[in-house]
Amino acid sequence: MTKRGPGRPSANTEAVSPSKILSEALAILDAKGLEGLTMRALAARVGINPMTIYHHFVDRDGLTRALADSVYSAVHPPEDGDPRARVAGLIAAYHSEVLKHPALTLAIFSRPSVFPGHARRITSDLNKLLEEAGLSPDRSQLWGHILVDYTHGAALAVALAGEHNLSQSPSPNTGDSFDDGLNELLKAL
Amino acid sequence: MTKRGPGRPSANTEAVSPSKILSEALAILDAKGLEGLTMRALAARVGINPMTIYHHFVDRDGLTRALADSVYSAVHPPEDGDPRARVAGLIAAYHSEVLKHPALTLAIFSRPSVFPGHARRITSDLNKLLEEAGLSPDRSQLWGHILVDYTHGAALAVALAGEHNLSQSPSPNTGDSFDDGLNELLKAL
DNA sequence: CAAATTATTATACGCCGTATAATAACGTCG
DNA sequence: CGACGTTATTATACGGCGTATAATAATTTG
Repeated sequence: MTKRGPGRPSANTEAVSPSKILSEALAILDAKGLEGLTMRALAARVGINPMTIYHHFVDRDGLTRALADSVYSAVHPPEDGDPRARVAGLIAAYHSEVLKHPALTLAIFSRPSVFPGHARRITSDLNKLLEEAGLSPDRSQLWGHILVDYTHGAALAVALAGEHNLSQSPSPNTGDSFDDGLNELLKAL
Repeated sequence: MTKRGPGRPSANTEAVSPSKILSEALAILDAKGLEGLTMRALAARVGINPMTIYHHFVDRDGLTRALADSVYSAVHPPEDGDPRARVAGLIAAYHSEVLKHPALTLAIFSRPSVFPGHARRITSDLNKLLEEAGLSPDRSQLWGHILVDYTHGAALAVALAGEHNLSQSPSPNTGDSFDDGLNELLKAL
């Protein structure tokens, strides 16, 4: 691989796509944690100049936002089932993505500008589902907050534990204890 | 104030105490958020050389740990009252400190090495209280996790909102909605 | 085919945390 | 009381970070 100077690449060489950058960024995040994901490290891994990333994303926060979008855009409530089961399904889907990428969770939570987007949508989905389940608007909002806050708190615990021992075997009970708590909450709902 | 060169300060000049450094650090955190708290900015505010901080704290994480300790060491369950009320009191005390220093919450949550200390103690206090309230050990642990995770999730929401608009008027409903959720959870307990 | 646009790289700036070393006052002990 | 080790501080410097600015070369457009 000969070194390339500055200038637009010729058309036959395949382009550096944003999605390639995102997937490599996620790989670094999963492997090395939040501190391992630097613009320079990402560029090196993709094989491009650090500044090229800025052509596709406004800045580091923009990159993280895009990363969060790409991961959480798949989180939706199941289409069938009784409303209560759909609530459980939505939270479970959300939590499942969190478990897959603990360091991404930490990145989202530690950067104020990254957080709101996906959390707002999921909260609003949840509120709608709770109303469909027969709760009053007030109680839907109350329980929406309870469930989302509980999920975020649990996610945080997982993310922090994960950062502490990257590349060690994951603690085997995180998923179960979350589900137990969620079931208990749904009973009270 | 004449500039001082290197060397130990004379005895009549009052010492730079760790607690002074901590209180100024907390002031910066409250005023400028997590990103405003740098070793250099803190040193400038205290009026000392950045490296002097390292005489009192091992590194930036150590400083943050000490900060968290100084704030959260006052969080304990009330000594009287029925066990359920003491649970509520402990969680409320914890949450109250969180509300006072949103950026500290964020600092704790984003640094894996800072988090565990105070959270573990509070969780263990909580578990004991729940057993005193008559719950089985299993259910005490389950509800301990639920309550702590809920509190952390809610704290996170406050912290992130606070970082977004530092020095603006705080959102007036954060405290109430937390208490509403907590009451609902305690009913189900 | 010239000019504008676009995708990339090169260089550099100002921060950051902190390692290392120098310095000056203090405490100890003969 | 003086030598000397200890302690609290400052000075300097290093490597890494995000990213502003500018140069460069291929493509697209008129």
